[in-house]
Amino acid sequence: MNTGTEVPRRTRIQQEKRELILEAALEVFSTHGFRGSTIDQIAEAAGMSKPNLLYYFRRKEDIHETLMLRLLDTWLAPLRELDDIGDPLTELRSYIRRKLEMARDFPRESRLFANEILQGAPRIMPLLAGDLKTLVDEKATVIKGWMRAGKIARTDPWHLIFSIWATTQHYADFDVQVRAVLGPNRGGDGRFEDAARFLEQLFLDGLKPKG
Amino acid sequence: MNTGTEVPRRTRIQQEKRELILEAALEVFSTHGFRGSTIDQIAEAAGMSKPNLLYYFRRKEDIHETLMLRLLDTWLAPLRELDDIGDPLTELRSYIRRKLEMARDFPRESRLFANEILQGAPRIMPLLAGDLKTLVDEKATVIKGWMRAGKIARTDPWHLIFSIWATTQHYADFDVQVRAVLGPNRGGDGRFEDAARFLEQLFLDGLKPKG
DNA sequence: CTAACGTTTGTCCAATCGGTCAAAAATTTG
DNA sequence: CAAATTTTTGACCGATTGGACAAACGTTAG
Repeated sequence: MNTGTEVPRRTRIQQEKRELILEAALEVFSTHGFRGSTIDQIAEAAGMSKPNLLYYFRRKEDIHETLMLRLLDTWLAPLRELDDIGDPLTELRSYIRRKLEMARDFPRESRLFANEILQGAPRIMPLLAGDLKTLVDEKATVIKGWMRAGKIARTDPWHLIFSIWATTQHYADFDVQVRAVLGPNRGGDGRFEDAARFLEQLFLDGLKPKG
Repeated sequence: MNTGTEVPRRTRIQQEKRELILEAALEVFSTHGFRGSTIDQIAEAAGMSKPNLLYYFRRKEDIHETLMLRLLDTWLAPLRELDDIGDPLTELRSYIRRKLEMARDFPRESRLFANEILQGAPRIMPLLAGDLKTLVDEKATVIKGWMRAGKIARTDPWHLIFSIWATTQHYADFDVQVRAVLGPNRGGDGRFEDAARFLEQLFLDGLKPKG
């Protein structure tokens, strides 16, 4: 009798080892890109031999694909939570904050995604033009409603979302540059709080002086 | 008698072929990353055999290094032009516009740079912590002056620069995603004008409704 | 012409790559 | 316990990689 789970039946060891491999692969892929990473590197990072790794994932690409699919789901969670119920400005502010927290807490996921997009998204293009576009269009409609209601300034909802993605993910993807420019003092752990303060002000008030 | 140029003396053919190779390498490196690109690919894109390419650049890394150094110079030109003479808001607005134009006209350069930073900037780290930091610190001082004079709102100058970099380069580095989300209609050539309009509004007024 | 020099290429090499395979080792099952 | 199954590994393979090299080709100067 089938337990209800679909196609691949897995033992406890398989579950654990697969997680171990995915964790190691995330580390390697996110810093060297897909082609820049080798199975040996991932195997060593996971503490096992290459053939052993290939026992759990038969091809290098399978690891990457599993990683990408799992990532996309959690990566878009903050946007999915953007809801029509609360105060628009508060909703947007907390969306920005949550995205920035993800850049701080999951920089490897951000870099893995950035690597894929940079190279033309050869493996997830259908998802971008499909699920992602649908989700963004849906949220753009919500934002448009806020604009019509006079709750936020009239502007382009799609580019607004892009700008939130760009500014927050920048602190994960370009982290080395951010830290190099800020220097040892301001580039420490406090940089994310500084960024949060700045982004809040930018998105709410812009740069025009008060009055 | 020496003509005045430094160490490597070069013939006309060498000049031309080297440019040809660099152009081809920019195309290849920017879409596949350093490790993801092969000398054969670059040679083919440049219309010559691999040994012939290696006659002009002895190592793959030499091509990449030449490309990076040349890039950084032109890449930071807009920021260097940010000057204390004009009206602050106008200066910032034209800086944003110029950076966005560079993302539109030189997306490969942007992606090449992004690739390098994403992987930890192993080849240009000293430049980031050196020349780049110096330049940004200098401009941050200028911006601080504007704030003290009440010309623009008080905020963090470094993160302001980061946000301009992030939002503008996003349209080069994440171009596939931008076009996929905007769809065939709005993702056409007009997307950069839409982005320019949006960014101007964002950086000047933010999202708060007027009044 | 020929010698000298710059350019181009076919061939080759060692290293690394993703992936296979059979056999050993460990674990689970009865 | 022993049999069956799952897990692990050493050895190996063909393909691709960055790069070396000498020979061929082209051009120019005397």
